[in-house]
Amino acid sequence: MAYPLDDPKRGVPASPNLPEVERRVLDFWAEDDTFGASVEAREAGDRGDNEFVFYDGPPFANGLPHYGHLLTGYVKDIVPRYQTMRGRRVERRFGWDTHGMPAEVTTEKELGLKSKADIEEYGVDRFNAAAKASVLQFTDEWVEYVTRQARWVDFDNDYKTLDLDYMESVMWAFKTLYDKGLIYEGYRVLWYCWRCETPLAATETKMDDTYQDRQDPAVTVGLDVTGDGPLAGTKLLVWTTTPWTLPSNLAAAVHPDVDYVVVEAEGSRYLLAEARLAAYARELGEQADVVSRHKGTELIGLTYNPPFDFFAGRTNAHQVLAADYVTTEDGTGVVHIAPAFGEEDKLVTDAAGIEPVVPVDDSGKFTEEVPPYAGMHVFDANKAIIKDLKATERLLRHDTYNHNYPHCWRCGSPLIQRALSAWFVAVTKFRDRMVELNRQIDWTPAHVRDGQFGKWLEGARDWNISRNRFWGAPIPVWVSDDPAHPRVDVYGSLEELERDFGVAVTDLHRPGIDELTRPNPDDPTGASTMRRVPEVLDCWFESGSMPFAQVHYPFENTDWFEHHYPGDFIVEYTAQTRGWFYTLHVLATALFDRPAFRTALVHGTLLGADGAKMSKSLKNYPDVRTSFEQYGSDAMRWFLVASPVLRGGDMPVSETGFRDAVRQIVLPLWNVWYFYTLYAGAAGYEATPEQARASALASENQLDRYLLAKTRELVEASTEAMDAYDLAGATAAFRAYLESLTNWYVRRSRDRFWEGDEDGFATLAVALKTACEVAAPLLPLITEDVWRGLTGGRSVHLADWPDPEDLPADHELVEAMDAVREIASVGLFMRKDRRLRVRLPLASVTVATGHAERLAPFAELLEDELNVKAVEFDSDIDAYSKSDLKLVPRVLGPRLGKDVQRVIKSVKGGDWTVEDGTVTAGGVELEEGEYELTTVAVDADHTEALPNGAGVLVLDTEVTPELAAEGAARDVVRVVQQARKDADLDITDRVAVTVDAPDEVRSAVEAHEEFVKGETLALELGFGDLGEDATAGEAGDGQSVKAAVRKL
RNA sequence: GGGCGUAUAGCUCAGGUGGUUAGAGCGCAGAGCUGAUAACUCUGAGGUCCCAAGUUCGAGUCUUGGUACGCCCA
Repeated sequence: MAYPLDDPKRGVPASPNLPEVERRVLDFWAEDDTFGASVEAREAGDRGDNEFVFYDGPPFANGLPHYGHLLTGYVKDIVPRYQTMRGRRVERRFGWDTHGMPAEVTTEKELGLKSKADIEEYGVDRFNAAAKASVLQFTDEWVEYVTRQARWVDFDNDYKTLDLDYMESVMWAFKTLYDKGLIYEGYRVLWYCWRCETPLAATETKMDDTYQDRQDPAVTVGLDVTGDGPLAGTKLLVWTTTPWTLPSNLAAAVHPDVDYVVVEAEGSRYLLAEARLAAYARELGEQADVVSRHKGTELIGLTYNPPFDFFAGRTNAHQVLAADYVTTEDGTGVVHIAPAFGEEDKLVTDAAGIEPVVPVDDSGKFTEEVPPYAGMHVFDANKAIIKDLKATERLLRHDTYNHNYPHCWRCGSPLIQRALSAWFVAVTKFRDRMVELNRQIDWTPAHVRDGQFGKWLEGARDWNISRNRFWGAPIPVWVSDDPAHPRVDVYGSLEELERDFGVAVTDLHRPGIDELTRPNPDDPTGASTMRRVPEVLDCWFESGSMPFAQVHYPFENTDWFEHHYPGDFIVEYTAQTRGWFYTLHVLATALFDRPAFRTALVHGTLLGADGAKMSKSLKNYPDVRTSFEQYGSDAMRWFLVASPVLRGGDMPVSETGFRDAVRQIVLPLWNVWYFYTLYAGAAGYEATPEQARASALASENQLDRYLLAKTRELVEASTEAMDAYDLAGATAAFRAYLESLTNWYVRRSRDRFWEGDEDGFATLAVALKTACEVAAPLLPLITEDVWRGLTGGRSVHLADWPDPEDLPADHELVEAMDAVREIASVGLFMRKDRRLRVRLPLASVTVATGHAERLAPFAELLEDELNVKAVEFDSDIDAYSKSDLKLVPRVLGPRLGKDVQRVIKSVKGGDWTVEDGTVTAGGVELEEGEYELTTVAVDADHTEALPNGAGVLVLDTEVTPELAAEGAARDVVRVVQQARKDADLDITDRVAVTVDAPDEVRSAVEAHEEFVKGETLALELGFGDLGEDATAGEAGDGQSVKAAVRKL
């Protein structure tokens, strides 16, 4: 193996087509199975203790990937690549989330079905078959995208939540929780989608897009107080934005501590909270006539006539109850209670012994219990109900209310709350343990642990895991169909099913599973039958089961699972704190009493280029495929990962971002490589990586040593950042390094490379190789191409992460070089300021600095950079400067206290002296450390101060005729070089040059003929008149020059 | 209404434990340099560090109270 192994025939183009380079690498990986090799190359270790366990959250592939998926995918790729290079074995299995409402809704649309009844009529078996096909239809395209983004993940050995093994593990989890007493069936009020005809989990109402603004009618209704008390006949004012719940009214609630008033208006008396009186000025008058005042507690137990008669006379109903959740923010301070349609309502009525009534069917339509509205959808019934209230003179006010209202996360219908029977995980029973175990998890950003996630855990409620649907894992519960002979069987394995039902089960999906029935063993008559309950599981229960279900635990791989749980790392976006992060944590706590993962990275949301949410219809973001083809995957990866989105913030995705990544990162890296091949190739330089390293370490060149030390610092910084999962920090370190590499080392080393300096080639090779290794996780494609070309090795991703100890530590040199760059900066500024162009050589520059000795080795470098004949160092700063006093308030402040401000002012006003080494300012003697004496240039014409009081720079600005002539000659060289370029010559072509210039310039060129010829590879140099075609330029004091070249 | 987060240049963001003259990249303008670069170098314009009060000798930084935006909960 030898540098450079890049095939000369292929060439390393100066301006590569990056997507083409990427495709070449992807093709190589596919052919070579580099991914497989990268996993296999690392030992699992004893009981997997050398494994890095990564959990891939299963995406739901019912559409194509967007930037959010890509971002998560990039992180899911970067961390494992890094860990692999660090020597860990990182298995990566892709997973597919396949069950649940998203699949069903899509399938309904595809089949043109509109309701559950339609599905049943169509046939559950056919429907589920269609759902299965639908959910897998995008998998090919997902594979294509994920592959194109250079994400290494095993698709062949993937898992799907619809696999029999996976479903059996989920069934085991259900049974285990049931046996632990953590699952129960309950009658509760839940958010309910009347279109999908199923309740939703709290989680599902908290996903993106569920809360949307909605305008609803708001009615204020008067309810007549009954009985013979002093308030009899008073109208109790209640307010609601769901008039359709009024027929089901069973109570009213007040807050015990709120002050209520009875007011009289237009002959009627009304009761409401005093704080709400002003809001009803229109109906009750500006200065309402207050008849009496009552604390909430005094009102409790009052009875009233319900707004409708349907449920009049029910036990304990239609009385005033106390409820702490009543507010006086809006409404009347008296709350209408319909227990079947409000979670809090039901808690209050349960306590008062009031049975709920549910006159609404599964599809959201009124039942025969309320005849006038029977068959009407509840939202449609609002209008009729309001009209009837008006007719019975119960309606005080009717207006509208805009609020944020939850909608079904998949079909978009507005949800309602409705009481129904459902299965729950008793999360509240182990909530405290969840909070404790959360403390063992490292979150990035850190505030998520106690903030968004921690708070959500503290407020966790029992989790509704049943869906009255079709496509999902069945709830494995069989119950007797005769209440006279009750029996409940819960199953946790296929074997148990086979034992009881006598058939081998090969598919757990409905409807097959529902056909498993058997006589009730507890029924001596033999008439009753055990039948499965109709519900399927919430698909979040399944994705939360992923760590064990993907390996069919506990039926297989029990030992493996024991040593791969918790996982080391997961990453998702913030909304998953109520989604996947949460369900993983719930099941981990309940089943295993440990966290499911050790480190979680939570990223923010990607926005469209305009800063608004990405929107397909608005097309406010660049097309994914186009971006791949235009900028490449590495640029996209860099842009996304370097951004604040990984710290939890939101970030717009724009083409500009990708383009900047190409320009600032990918191309500069490529160009270093191009530069290397160009010159090492031209010089015929060859060395093995080991030889190169040996030469590089032996190089005495300051720039080489600097670059190696700098490279070591890059390795150290990158390692630290990657270990902390600070991917943005790693990109920042690399970016800064790249800047030093390209804009200082390479730029300053051009002449050496031109001359074929082998130490330089060796050093650049070592630096480039190391840089590729460090950047390999962040730019996997481009670094692969460069690294392979450079080393002839198989893959950078099979390489070990570089060891900083292999490179020399020399922070002093790095600092000295930084000082040299400062000096160069100041020098160039002085040239600009004095209008002395850089191409014009000057006699000398003197650097007066305390670090003269340390900087002396860089004299030649500075001569070159500043184009001066001599750089001299002088440690006698005073000869060129005077002192300036700078206070250190951090030290001085504590001693002087208030007086420090006066001293500061004095110093600014020049009131300070130095005598015998004692500094006095504003009459105060300063002590060591309370001040710094810095330098200011004395001779402003020729001198500038270096930053931070490091010294001064003195420039000899005298332009002698000799210097002017040399400058003019260099100007001509520049014009000739441009002419070479215009003629499209190779850098090594020898030429004959003709120059057309005024006499003054001509004699300058003649005086420096050898120099001009050498610089331009001219074997012949002549003068003469040139036409329009010649390359034109300026030389010397703005004189026109033309040049032409002829290849020899 | 409560919680979490954010607020610094036109844009995207840095700015341990308070220290007086607030930085970077991009963008913009000017100049320089260039046979690796889609570049680079130097310079410039551009700031009420969201507002207010407080603590302090001193606040972008700490405290309190607001405001705005985002997310979450109710």
